Amino acid sequence: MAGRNGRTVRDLRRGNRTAVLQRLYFDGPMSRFELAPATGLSGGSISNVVAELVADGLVEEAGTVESDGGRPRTLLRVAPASGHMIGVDVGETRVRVELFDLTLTELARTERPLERQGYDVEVIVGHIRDGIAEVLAETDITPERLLGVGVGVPGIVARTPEQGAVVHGQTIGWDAVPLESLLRSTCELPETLPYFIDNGARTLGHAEMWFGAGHGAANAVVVLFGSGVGACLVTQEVEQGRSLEWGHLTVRVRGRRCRCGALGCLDAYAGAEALLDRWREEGGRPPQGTDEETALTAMLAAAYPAEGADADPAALNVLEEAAEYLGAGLSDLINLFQPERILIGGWAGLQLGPRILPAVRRYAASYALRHPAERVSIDLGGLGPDAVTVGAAILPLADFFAAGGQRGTRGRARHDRRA
Amino acid sequence: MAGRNGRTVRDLRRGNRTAVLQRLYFDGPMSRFELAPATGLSGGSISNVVAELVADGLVEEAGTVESDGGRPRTLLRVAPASGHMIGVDVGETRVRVELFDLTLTELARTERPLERQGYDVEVIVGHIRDGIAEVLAETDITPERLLGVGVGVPGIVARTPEQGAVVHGQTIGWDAVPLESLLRSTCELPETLPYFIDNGARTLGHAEMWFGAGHGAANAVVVLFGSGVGACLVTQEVEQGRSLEWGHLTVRVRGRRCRCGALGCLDAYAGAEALLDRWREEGGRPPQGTDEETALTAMLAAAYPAEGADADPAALNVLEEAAEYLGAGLSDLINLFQPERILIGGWAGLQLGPRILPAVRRYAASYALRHPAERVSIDLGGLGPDAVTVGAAILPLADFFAAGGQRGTRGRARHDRRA
DNA sequence: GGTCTTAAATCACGCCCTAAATTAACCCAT
DNA sequence: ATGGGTTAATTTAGGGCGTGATTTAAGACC
Repeated sequence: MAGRNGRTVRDLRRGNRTAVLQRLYFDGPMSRFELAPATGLSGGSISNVVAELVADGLVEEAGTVESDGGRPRTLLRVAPASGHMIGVDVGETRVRVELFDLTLTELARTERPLERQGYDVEVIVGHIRDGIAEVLAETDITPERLLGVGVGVPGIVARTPEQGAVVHGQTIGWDAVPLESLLRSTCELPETLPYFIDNGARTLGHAEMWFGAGHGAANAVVVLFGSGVGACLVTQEVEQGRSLEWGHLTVRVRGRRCRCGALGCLDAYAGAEALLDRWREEGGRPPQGTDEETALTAMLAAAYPAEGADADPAALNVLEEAAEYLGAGLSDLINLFQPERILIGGWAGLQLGPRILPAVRRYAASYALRHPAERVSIDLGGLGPDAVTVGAAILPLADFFAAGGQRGTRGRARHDRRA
Repeated sequence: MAGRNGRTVRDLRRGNRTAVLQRLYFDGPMSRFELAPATGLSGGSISNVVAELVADGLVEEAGTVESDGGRPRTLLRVAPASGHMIGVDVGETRVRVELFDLTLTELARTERPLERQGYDVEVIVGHIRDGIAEVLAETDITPERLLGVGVGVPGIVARTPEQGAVVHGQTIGWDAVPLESLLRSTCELPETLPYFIDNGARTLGHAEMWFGAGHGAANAVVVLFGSGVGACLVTQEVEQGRSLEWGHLTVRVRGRRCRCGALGCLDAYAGAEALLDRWREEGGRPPQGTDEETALTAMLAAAYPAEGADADPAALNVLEEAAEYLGAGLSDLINLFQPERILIGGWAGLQLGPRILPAVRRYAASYALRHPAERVSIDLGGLGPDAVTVGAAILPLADFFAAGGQRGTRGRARHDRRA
């Protein structure tokens, strides 16, 4: 029950580099003078640490601030080009690869569609390899400049000492897929390059927390509402975040059969796939041969038609019921985690949100305990459906910061703390 | 998103004191020589740190070990009398106060029964004050020697800057009770004495983790199954533990009304109170005028009578169904947290456990996702129904260790990280 | 008693952070 | 333009810390 904490005086320096980098990153250009109270360090140490970071090329000057008598403060910022990250979103219908600079500015993106139910591992690994090669070629960035590759996937990600990240995606038929070692052997990238493979909801969560509607909160639950539903709990420290197999919480003992095999999972009532299934069962007729997104749009239009037209009672009923199930599912998270905010993202969530959010809020409040329910806000995410890649790219970046901006000395150990 | 990590070189020393203390505490008497690799420190530093701890009276020599040539190793241990803790269990039917020495050896205990439904705050605070005075008097220990008072309560514990710990116990009618400030003003203890108020399930969890069936696991979920049900997630670091309002997860949308007001909570199907209610509804006749514990024993006897007698089908049915709901409820925790172990404690759990555990395991496996379900074990706790006080006493002890064995410099901040 | 073995203490060294003292950079009034 | 006034950044003691090598302590064995 010990766990080494930072043994030598050198670790102090690493921690202080991290603190300076983070402050500079989030609170914009800043002078050394402001940095001191912000990080809790003395002016002397700030000078010292900043000099080191500038020498390393991680921090650069960014002009000075007007002074009315007295030496002007010189502003500092993290150098955007001192490192790059790749973010990959292995989604339900496509694999998207994006390349970012340190400030999470998108430099290139590429997307490869997946065939329906086409969760073939080989194909996806191929897509990722090709995608990475493409964005690197497009921007003329050498792999050596990369801080790492972040990948968001559906399902549970476990870590083994031998194979690294292993994906257990029960709903997509992935059983113990050693994605990390597959990527390592397939992509022609430097051997030391770290891969960060994590649940897609969790990467989305980081993105919302750093740049979206979660910014400023001490913690939040971010829901990825797409074909199925997932969620994650995020806090200000990236390492603390936890992905939650929310979709497979039991909301109705002996209820509907879920695609995971169990009875009464939330996923069987609330994901886009489940909604369309239920609509069909109730006599609804989604358009044939289109993708889920189009079908869901049609369902929404049927339930809430334009002025004058009649609403489809089946669609309306299914959506209303889904709101109740979502509310009940959220109440579980509210009771367990007492988050400040709940943010709903994912293409289906963003599409349905404006319609069903009030009902979801109502049901969540009625199913949850009063104290935590009073303190939580439930809203849509602020980043659009493409944020999973951003979140994936945050993983290597956060690790880079945690290492004090030193490449190579990575501690993946931090991430192994599940549960 | 920074958070200071340990700014000055002095924090290093504190961390190393913590490491040495913890190793010595858990891995028994140990020589300086063994301590070095165990803590990752050099021999020189061990000598140095140990000398300091001995000077502080926290560590003492404990004999030497035989040598076959060479200087014999002198063993060291944490001095049991260098500090004491009080653990309080505010339970459903009584308030229990116990006094422990540093090794969690019980020095004195006292118990005060509560009247049925008697959750009057004043009364309970009085019981705690009297109980503390009693155990201190009995052992002649002055309050100055206390490291702190730990209190396990039902419900959610929040922390406010002004009032300290505030308890929201919806099922016992406590709405924002500022228990910490009430205790501070009521008990005549030193002003600086820290109080650690936490959910009872969480304190039980720590006890199981340190001394019970959770020992050695990286993490575990501990269930407190009494009149109602609660749970907590515990890890090796005390600060990381989290209490979970498990009893109010929704396991059946639009299901039975729970005493918290919502529909379909697990608590409405699985706590001892709910079991007895349901038995009554199905025509069972629990003994009148007895306490819940006796009634539950009767129910169990009715469902599983001695050889030859006929089983009460109603009782049997209710218990069987409860096993399914418990299994489903556990599956939620399995999916969310992927714990290594689940331990069921609390008086009702320990009583019912031997009968229903196999069914609970079966249902949990069928409702949970395959990967985490394969990795979890579900067992009874190892500590008996009285462990809540032990766990409560662990809270000040863990804090003392985290502060490197220095009184006064407490950082309650660590505990404020909810969610 | 001398030698070997092993544990613990001591010491020189390099590093780190703080606080105080300097130096740098700029404004303004004379 | 020049010297005082201000404020920012750097430099300089001063005190701590952990490491790794070296010494000292303590016992066993011959």
